[in-house]
Amino acid sequence: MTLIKLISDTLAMGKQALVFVNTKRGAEKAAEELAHSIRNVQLTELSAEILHALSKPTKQCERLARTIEKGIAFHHAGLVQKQRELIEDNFRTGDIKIICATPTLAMGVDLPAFRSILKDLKRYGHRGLEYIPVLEYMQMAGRAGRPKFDSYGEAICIATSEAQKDELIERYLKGDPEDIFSKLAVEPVLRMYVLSLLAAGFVRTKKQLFDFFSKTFFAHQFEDLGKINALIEKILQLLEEWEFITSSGSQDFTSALDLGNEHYKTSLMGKRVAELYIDPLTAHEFVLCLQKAASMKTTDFSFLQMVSSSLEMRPQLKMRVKESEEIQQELMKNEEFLLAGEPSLYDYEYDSFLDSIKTTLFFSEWIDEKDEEYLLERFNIRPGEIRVKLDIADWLLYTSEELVKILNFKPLIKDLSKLRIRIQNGVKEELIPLLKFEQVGRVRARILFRNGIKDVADVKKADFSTMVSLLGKNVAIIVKKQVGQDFAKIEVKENKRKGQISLRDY
DNA sequence: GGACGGTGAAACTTCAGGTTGCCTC
DNA sequence: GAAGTTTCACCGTCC
Repeated sequence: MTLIKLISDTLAMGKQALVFVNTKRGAEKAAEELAHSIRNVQLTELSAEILHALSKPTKQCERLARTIEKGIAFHHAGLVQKQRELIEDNFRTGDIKIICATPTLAMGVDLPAFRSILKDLKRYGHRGLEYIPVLEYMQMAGRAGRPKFDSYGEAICIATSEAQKDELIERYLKGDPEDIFSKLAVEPVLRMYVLSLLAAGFVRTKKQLFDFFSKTFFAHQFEDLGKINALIEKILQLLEEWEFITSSGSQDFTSALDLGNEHYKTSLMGKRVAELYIDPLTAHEFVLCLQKAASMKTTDFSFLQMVSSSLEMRPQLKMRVKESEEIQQELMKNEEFLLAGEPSLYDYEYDSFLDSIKTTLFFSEWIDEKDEEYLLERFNIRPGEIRVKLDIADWLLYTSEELVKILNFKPLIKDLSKLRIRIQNGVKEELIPLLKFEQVGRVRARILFRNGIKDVADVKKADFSTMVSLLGKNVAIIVKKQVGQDFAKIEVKENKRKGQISLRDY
């Protein structure tokens, strides 16, 4: 109620506002409630554009389109890039008046508004609902006030009770922001930097490494160089064990002066890992998996599971309680094809392992041509999140291909590159030949295939009029041109043949 | 007497985001 | 911790 009043007041002033909430669902709900109270706004065109951002709208697209029509948007990581851009651009032009958002909006984009309304100052964390850091509060509150249009801005926190009101004032209005901590100490990051520095030839000895890190913000902050050096030492040992680097020179220390002076060299593999920019631990685990793969029967599931188990893929899709049985079943079905090891049932890692299986299943369904709506329903993953996961999988599969080349496991290269194309496009293997064509993705390739046009030769043979009925005139011309047939100048009427499935019907 | 349906209380679930990785000419 | 969802006991109605 308070929120609606605040918003209608903002609108009456002819101003815009951002509303920050703590969950995606919350953002959608708030936007819907607000949209419900709006009368005389009708952004039909924009709404349609938002709705058709994907080849087939999902429930999320429909919800968004409905609120957008009223000039109200919700904004979170579940939206695809195009929708986010449309919202941001149209907020800047002033067509969209209100955005209800998760912290996405405060982090990246520069979108100032007259009012910044902070509806939730608590968020689910390790210990239940926790107050968000003061720094984050400042990020969100700082969105208020547009330098070009307003001489000031208003940031408004909504308290849930009188008692909370005082708490908010003390904590946020009067409070100091937290200290900033270096993230370098996190092992994956340190692993990558140590290897990179060596691979780039920036440093060659342990001593130089110690030196380098002693000049970082991390060292400045902790002051305890001994601790940092011990960490670096441990990482060097691992990198050597994994055969990414080798050390040479004074191994048996004849004098204390030699300590830290042995030279490190990066192996071919180590150099590539550094270039690929993945965590050396992931690379090492991939190497083990790929070695295993070279000597067993593998399926798509195998490689997708390998990729889904990596740190890079985190957070994985979370297994819901009621899915437990189903996931376990799928696991049993595919057990013989697993590449990444299965932890013991009592290991605390086991939950994460099941999550990785769910993630693997999600990828499997994607390359089985399931659409976004299905994936949303089945896996509770939204379109925007799908894109992010696919992008990471693509990169990791590319990395695997490169590792396989160095390992010289030639037969695996083909499997991996096929899988990669399928991940990029979300298609079954049979459509791969058609994807070579510009302007042909999963949807058009499937239409062609269903009508008996299955590869380059078929496209060459196919009637132009058939192609037009399937793909539309413009796309048909572009596709035909790619097999050396120029229909651009020939005037052709679009005559849809009976019984054939056209793009529009799909 | 039993099938069915409606109701509400209790129990159970779920919960933000993301940078740049690479290259195929 | 709070909002949303599912489960379940309980009751009344109808056949």
